[in-house]
Amino acid sequence: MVTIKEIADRAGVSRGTVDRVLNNRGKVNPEKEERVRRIAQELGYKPNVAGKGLAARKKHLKLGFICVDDEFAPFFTDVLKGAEKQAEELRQYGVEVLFFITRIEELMDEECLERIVSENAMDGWVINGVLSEHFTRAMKSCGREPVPVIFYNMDEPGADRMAYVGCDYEKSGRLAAGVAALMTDGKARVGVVSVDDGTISSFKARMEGFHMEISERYPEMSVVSQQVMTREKDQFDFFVAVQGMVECHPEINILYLVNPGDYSICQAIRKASTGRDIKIISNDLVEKQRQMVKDGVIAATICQEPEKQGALPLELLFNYLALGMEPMKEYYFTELSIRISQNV
Amino acid sequence: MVTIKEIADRAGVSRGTVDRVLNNRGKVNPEKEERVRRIAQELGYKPNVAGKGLAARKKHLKLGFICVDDEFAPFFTDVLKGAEKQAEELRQYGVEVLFFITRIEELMDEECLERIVSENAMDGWVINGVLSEHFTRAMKSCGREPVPVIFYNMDEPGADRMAYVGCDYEKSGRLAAGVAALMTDGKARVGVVSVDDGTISSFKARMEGFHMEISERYPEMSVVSQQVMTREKDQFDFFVAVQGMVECHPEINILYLVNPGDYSICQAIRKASTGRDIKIISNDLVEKQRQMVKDGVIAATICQEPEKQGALPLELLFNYLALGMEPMKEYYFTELSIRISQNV
DNA sequence: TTGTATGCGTTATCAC
DNA sequence: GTGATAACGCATACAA
Repeated sequence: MVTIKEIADRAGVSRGTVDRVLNNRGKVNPEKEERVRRIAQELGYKPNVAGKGLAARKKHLKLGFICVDDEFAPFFTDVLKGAEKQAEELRQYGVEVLFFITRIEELMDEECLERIVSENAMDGWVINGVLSEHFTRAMKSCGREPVPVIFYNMDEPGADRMAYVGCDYEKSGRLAAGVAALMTDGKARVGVVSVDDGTISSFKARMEGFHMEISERYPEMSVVSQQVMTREKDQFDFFVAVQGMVECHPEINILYLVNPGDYSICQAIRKASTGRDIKIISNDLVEKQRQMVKDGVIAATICQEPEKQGALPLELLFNYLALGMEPMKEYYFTELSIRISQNV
Repeated sequence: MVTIKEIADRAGVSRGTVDRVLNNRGKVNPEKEERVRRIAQELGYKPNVAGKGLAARKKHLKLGFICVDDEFAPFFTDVLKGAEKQAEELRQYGVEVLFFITRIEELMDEECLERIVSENAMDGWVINGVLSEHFTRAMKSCGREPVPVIFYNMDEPGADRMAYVGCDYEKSGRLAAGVAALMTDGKARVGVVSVDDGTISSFKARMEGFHMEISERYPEMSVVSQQVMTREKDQFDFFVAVQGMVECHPEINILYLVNPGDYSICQAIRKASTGRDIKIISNDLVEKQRQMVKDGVIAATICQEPEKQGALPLELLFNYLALGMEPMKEYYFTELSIRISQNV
C-alpha cells in the first residue's frame, strides 16, 4: 500500500510537503509540487481511511441535524433512527451531532430557525429541503460564514446545497402506476387520496409521474377522482368525502393513498366498499401501516429507505469535512421498493 | 471518549495489561484483571474502530473467497462484484483477499478443493454453502487448524460455519405466491419452470414456501403443472416441453420461472402463448433479465441482493479477525425485493 | 517555503 | 506477569 511517507521518500521531500500538495494547503515550490503529483498519480495513491479517521478526532467536528417530529409525520421517526445510528458511529471519530427536533409549525416560523442557527456554530448542517429558503435566510441574517449543507427527503434544486439524499418522487409515482397496472391487468380505475398542505410538493411530483406513466404505457388506465385534504379542511369531513368518492364511483378498483396523513382512513374506506374489489396502494411503511400490509388491507406500499435518508447525509458530511472526500454525486436517490404482505 | 490509556491510568496499570485483559491474551494478575474489567465496564469502554483498523495492518490477514463462474450462473457475477468491491475496501487494512473462481464441475471434484485448501493458508474462508461437505473434508484431509468460515447464497445449518449470508428461500417462494396472487386477484393457475440439478436445494425450499403460502392464504390458487430440467435432459427438449405445458394448459395465467438457467426460454413461452394473458414471475435480475423486465416480458422478478452476498461475508470476517467483533447473528438474510418495469 | 515533532487509539515486541 | 516503546497513516503546530 502506498503511503504519504513513500511518496515523500521517492520525491525527495518531506511528508509535510506532500500533505500540502495533496490537500492544497499552503504554498509549495511548483517544481516539487509537480513531482509529488506525478508520483502520487503513478503509484495510485489512495489516502488511508483508518489513518484519516484517527487524525480526524482532533478536528472536533460538530454537525447539526434539523428534523420535524410530528404525530402526523411518523415517517421521520425512521429517518431519525437512521440519523442517530450514524451519529453514534461518528462519535468514534470525535464528531458531535446535535439534533434539533421540533414540530413543523415551529420550523416554519422564521424566528425558530434563526435562533437555532445563531446559537449553534456548526461545521455542517443536514436539513429537510422544504426548509431551504427559511434556512438560507436564517444563516444570512446571523452572519455566519457558509458551511456545507445537505438536504434530505425533499430537494430544492436551485439552492446552495452540497447534495440531496431522498426519494425521486416522479419515479415513485410512476412505480405506483406500474403496481396498479399489475394488479388490474392494466385496467385500473384509480381514486387518489392525499393530504396536501402546500409545503409538500412531493404530492405534485408523484401525481405527475403517475399520470405520465399512465399516458405513456397504460391506455386503459385512468384516474377517476381525487380527494385532497388541504390545511383548512376538517379531518372528519375529509373521511366523509373519501367515503363519498368511493361510493359515487363504483368503477374504482384502485385507491392510491399518496400521503393520507392518518392511516385509519383505510378502515373508513373498507366500510364504504364492502362487497367491492378495491386494492389500496400507499407510500412508506410506518408503524400503523405495517399490520395493514400484513393483513392485506393495504395491498402494496412503496418505500423510500427512510433510515438511509437520515444516515447518508451525515456520512457524506463526515467524508467531506474529515476525510476530504467530495460527494461522488449531487443526487443520492433512495431505492424505491415494493412491499406486500409477504415482505414487509 | 474512553480509551485504553484512560483505563490504564485509572487502574494504575500499563496499556499493555489493559490490552491483555480486554483481548484475552496472556496471563494477568487476577486482581488487576478484575480492576481493569470493572473500570472498563463502568466507563462503558468501546474500542475505537479507526485505531483498531490502523493497527490491523500488522496482522497481514489473508481471506479466501471461493465462487463458481459459469455462463449458466450469471447470478454469481454480481456476487463477485460485491465481493471485489469489499476486497478493495479491505486492502486499506492490509487484508489480502484471494479469489478462487472455477466452474461448478471442478469445485464438485474433491481434488480441486483439496488443492486450493492445501496450497493456500488463509485466516478465513468464504464459500457457497453447497460446497460445505466437500470443503470440510478437504480442510480435514490436509490437516490445517480450523479457521472461521462463512457461507453465502446457500446454507447448510448443521455445518461448522460462523454465519450465513443469503436468501431465505422459503420466504422467497412465499413472496412469489403473494405476487402471483396480486396479479390475478388470488386466482392464479400456475405453471412452474425450473432447472434442478440436484445440488440446488433452493428450488425445493422455494416450492415449499410457494405451496404453503397458497394453501394458507389463497384457496383459489393452484399449481397446474411443472417442468423441471434435470441434468440429463437436453436444453432443446426442455424448451419444447415448456411450450407443450403452456399449450396443454390453457388455464395457466402465471408462469413461475424459479431458476430457468437460460432466460431465452421467455421468448419460447411468448411464442407458445400468443393471444393469451400469461404473466411471468422470475427470480434475480441478471443482465439478460433486465431488458425483459423493462419491456414487460417478465412481469415481476424477485431479487436477493447478490452484491451483499459477496460483500458482507468478507466484512464479517474482517470484523471478527481484525476488530475482534463477533457477528451479531448467525443468519444474515438478504432483503427480498420485487422489481417491475418501473424500478429495475 | 520546507522539514520535524507530536498525537490520534490500538497492538506487537521487547526487556525486565 | 508487567511496563515501556515503537509502529500503523495522517494532520498539524511549530521550528527553521
